[in-house]
Amino acid sequence: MNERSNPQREGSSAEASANAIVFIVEDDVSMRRSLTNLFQSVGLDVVAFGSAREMLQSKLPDVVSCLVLDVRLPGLSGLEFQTELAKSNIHIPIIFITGHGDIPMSVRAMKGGAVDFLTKPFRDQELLDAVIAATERDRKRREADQTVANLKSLFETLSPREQAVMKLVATGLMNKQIAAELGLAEITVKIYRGHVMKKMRARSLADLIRMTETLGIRSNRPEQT
Amino acid sequence: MNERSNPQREGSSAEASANAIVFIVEDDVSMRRSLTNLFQSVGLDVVAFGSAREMLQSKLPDVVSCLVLDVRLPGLSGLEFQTELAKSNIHIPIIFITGHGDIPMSVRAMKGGAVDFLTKPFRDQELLDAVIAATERDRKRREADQTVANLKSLFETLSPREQAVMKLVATGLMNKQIAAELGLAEITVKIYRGHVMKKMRARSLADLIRMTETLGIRSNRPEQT
DNA sequence: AGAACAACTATACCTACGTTTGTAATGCGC
DNA sequence: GCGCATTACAAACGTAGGTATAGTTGTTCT
Repeated sequence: MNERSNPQREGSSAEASANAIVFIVEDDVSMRRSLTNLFQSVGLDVVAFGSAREMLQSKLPDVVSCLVLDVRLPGLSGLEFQTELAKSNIHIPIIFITGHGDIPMSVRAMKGGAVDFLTKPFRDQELLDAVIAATERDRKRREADQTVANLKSLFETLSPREQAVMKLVATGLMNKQIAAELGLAEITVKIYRGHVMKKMRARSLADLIRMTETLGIRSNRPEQT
Repeated sequence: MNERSNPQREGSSAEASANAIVFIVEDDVSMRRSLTNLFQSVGLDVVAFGSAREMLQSKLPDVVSCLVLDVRLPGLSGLEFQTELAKSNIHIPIIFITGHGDIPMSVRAMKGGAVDFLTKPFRDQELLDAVIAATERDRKRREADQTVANLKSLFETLSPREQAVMKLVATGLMNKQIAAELGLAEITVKIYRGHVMKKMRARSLADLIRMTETLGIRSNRPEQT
């Protein structure tokens, strides 16, 4: 029951989101088809499902995307699905649509991080605006995640001792203090520190410190900030 | 039309929010009174108003607080008030309550950063939970703001030249590069750099770098991170 | 005019950082 | 057993960072 778009795109206001995929989970066939057409008409790729289960079973491609989700669904409800996705660490931005919603539902959805919550009938442009906002959010999140992942993989190329030295460097200790802390000679710390700089591709200490910040690396801080 | 509580507090589940003020903007007198009683009964201080204008005209004390706001109000509506507060850079967390709300209202409120959006009738505990969440959010925001403000005031004790040196140190340049950049002798940079460390109360370079991060100080970065 | 302060530099000296070269023990996988 | 990564240290050397002392110039306040 998937309607995969042909990967054509026709520009228009969705240009910034070109290559983005819009997932649709909507049990009503005619609604699903009209949503699909709407998104394809502005050059977005579409993958549509009839239920939450179907989407969970399919393998989600790792590209910028968002999810247009009906609240009322057979099986798992839209709100339950949102919770499930969060539990599974799937952070796709969600736009809810519904014909029979109420305020507590919309509040729960928004508290859960939804981008928008639209009630039928809505104007096409409203939904498109929400989708553009959602894909933009996803793009930014992916960018940030990528940065952290890159740093993390660099960090993991460090030997345990090198990682330990990096942590203590990040807290602002001098080489001799690090040596004392780890029961090493100062010269050894210097050498490991050099390895850290090379392997982390840090051009300066300032650079390295910022890396530890984005990695969330800090030991017992003898600093205040 | 203000009902100020006596500063008694009776513990209970609101203990973590002791000393917090709950602002109420609600035109219905009996509702306002019952809300006031509810919050006072758990030891919260209360300041109540009958309209948005009244609250805007009063001087808001600089303490942890939140706002319980009726959506339907004479004059400025609750949602408009939320927008106004944001424009005025007043970041008090808002809990909306309403008897005649709809989904678009609640979505707009939540998009605007509201903590919750409750429909009458609601259980007392629901509102209290929301108030506790809201004051906690305010406490954290204030804490973060305070940190930045402290650093900013330290930074402003630096002479223009010292500030410039600090910026370039933060980007990871060596003293001689900084000197070239600013048209100074290296020795001068060293001395200003020493001043920077003392005046900013930084115990190490790592410490100083982190300060520049929370201050958002960076020049043209010849670094990547 | 004189005091006070900022910006700026020089000489001298010391400490901290970093790299190179070389040595050596340990443990792991094939 | 052989190769390899890891851990560890030493000697030697060069660079970078940091401070103290002392002095110049210019502005501003009184």
